Amino acid sequence: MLDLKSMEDKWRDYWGENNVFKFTKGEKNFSIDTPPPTVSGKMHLGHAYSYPHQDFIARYKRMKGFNVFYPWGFDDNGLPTERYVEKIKNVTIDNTSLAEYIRICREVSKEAEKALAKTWYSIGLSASFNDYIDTSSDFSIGMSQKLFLDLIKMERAYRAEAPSIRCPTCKTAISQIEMKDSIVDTNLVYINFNGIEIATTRPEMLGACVAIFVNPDDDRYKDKIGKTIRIPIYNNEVKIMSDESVDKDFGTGAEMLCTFGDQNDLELWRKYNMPPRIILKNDRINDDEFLNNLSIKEGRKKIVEDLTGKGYIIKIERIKHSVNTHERCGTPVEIGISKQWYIKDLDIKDELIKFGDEIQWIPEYMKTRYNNWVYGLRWDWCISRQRYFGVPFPVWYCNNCGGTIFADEKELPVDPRLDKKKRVCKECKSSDIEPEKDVMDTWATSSLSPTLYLTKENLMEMYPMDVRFQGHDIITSWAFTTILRSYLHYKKIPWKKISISGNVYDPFGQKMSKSKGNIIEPGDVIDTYGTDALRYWGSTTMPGENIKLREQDLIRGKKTVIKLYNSLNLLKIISDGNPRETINTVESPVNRWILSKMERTIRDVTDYMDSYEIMKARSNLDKFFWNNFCDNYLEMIKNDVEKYKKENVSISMLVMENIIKMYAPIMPFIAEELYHDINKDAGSVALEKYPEFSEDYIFIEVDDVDYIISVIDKIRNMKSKLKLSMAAEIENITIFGRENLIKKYSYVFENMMHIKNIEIIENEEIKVEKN
RNA sequence: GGGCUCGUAGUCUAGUGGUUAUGAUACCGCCCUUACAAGGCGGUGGUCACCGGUUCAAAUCCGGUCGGGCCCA
Repeated sequence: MLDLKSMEDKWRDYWGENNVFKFTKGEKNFSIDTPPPTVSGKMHLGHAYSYPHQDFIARYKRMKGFNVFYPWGFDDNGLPTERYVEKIKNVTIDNTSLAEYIRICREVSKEAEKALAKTWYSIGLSASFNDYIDTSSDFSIGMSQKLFLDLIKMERAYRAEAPSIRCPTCKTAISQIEMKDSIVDTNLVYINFNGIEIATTRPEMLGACVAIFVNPDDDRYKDKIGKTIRIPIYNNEVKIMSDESVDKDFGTGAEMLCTFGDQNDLELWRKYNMPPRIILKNDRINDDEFLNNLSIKEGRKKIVEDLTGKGYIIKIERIKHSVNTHERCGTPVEIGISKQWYIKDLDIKDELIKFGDEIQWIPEYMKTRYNNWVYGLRWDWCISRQRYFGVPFPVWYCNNCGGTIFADEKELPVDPRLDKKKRVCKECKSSDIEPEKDVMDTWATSSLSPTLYLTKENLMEMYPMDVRFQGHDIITSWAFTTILRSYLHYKKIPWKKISISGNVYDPFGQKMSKSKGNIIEPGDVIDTYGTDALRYWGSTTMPGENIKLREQDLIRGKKTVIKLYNSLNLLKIISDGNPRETINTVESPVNRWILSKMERTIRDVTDYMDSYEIMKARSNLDKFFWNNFCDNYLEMIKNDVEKYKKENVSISMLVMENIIKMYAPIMPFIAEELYHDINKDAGSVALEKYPEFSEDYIFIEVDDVDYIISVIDKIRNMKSKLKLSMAAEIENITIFGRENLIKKYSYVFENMMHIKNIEIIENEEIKVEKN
């Protein structure tokens, strides 16, 4: 009996101990830009679904003679790590020094990585786990800082005091990438503006109002455009202006432009070159008149009370409203003016689209999402974050002349916040120097993954990489930023292909989440069905498609593992100790048939693997193995071994071995087990040659034997209807069909179906009758 | 509101113009004296979401409607 657990453990150890997947650069190379998972989470079913996709290709390419560079990495910097560390170590930046805080973050990451690497290794990934990179290592920080300085030199990175998106909860600037829409219930407040009624969801911003906007086609307000009006309570005067972007049907059709209530405000503010009136500073409302150091919520309450008291409120309506929130914490974002670092990208949209076109997207339609994103960009990429654990900017500022001092490349990596070296301003020689306290956006480093992976192993001549695998949810972040950085630094695409995978849902199509309590752990799946079955399930979907956790696919996967094991068992019984030999001339029509079927399968499976259509490759292979090989071929030869004994033994084993090899990329554990069973002294099947299609084994008898199999199906059908065992003896039957063919091959099914006498009557349609 | 995507037996799924629509799973029936009952054989089960168009011919192409999912406003 096959013990899946110990079998899998054996080969996991074997691959590790023998360093089977070690990469050495050669003639034909293939490189994979692996997505580095974050250390703040566990491996969930989504990972267990999508990571094998890379591995199918990695293992396949290796067997096709490529030297496969399949690096591994962890993303351990940024806000997610801070959150994770604060939770499990009970530290915050307020009760810990910065140096200590960073030290703890690093320590926790290091520990988590070790455990995580084991989990990821356990699903059979053939990546370089011995030597992974992490995005907060000195190496990654140094590279990220160096490439940042390169952007400075090419005037692509700049620091500016400008409106930026800010999360009041996380107290940091964020980028457009990190925003997420959500629908919230909110009050729409109708205010009488001394002659014009406006509706707003942000009444607390009243003091920041710099204009009133209406739609130019709105007849209600046409005569008011250009006039000035007095703001309630504050009493300053603003102009009534018009713009097509104003929705006539929302509220009263008149809105106030505040600096800054939302992104539309910002756009109008920019378009009409308006002055700022800033009352939101450091996430508090402060207008120096009515609202003093209040939170946004408090400010909203207070101003509505004040307005009500003075009779300015017309009505308050409860509405559902879409707001931009920070994806990490769900807090509605604010727009404020502050000094941030940016990477300039709005001027190169066309180039980025062109780069997208040069990359092969799998599936093709995912490129549209990238294109939509690029066309929809409205902000340069803000890369500074007012956080602590991340890549520091290698930058200082001179308090005397206001100049900016950049680190020398030789001193990278450097953390200006902790750096003790005395520095002087290059311009004014002042030693009154202050470090930049911000760190970089996580994507500023992960966008460099091809560079990080390749540079670490001194392989930059392999740029661009062959393929990136990633989820569709991060096309606008990871894929986009990687293409952007690749364009800016190298003017080369980062990879030739990008393969996008979908999400995993529970068996009812619901997203798995803690709150729904429908999370299924990969470990549980592995315990019940085995790792090969888990991977098999991962191979049942087309590229890019979402997948539900389907027990039936796991069952089918496990059955396939056991069926493979048992079919080899039967071959051993059939061979009865006779050795495999090289067969030069194949005589048995049945053997000629299975070889022809095998060659066609090799051809189709190879084609599908080459185009990343794993599902089709696997289902072709399944059909060949289950239907052609087990149900028909083995049934035919097992009752009639002697006639072509030598041939039967050798050909059946040859076909079996090729089946094992073709399953090896998808179900590597059972493949390894069976391959070693056949070839005692062999190395890993993962390094063997993938079966090659050959015309020599395509014989003309294929159709003949296919015809005989349909005759066999009819006989089975008849036996089934007569409630007879397939092994039951039958004295006399009459077969209607093609007489010459049936006569020629009757020996094939006489023994198989246990029939004594056959009468054949020429007929178009196949029919079988028992006499 | 815009974009992308999906809608095929109870469930999941193949199928981009051509016999009777693929397969899995579930269910029912039959079959263990020699690989595998986690097996074999057979069977029940489908207005291919809906409406219209193109065509000799549509699950497939086109237009629209409805419903799900994702992304972006």
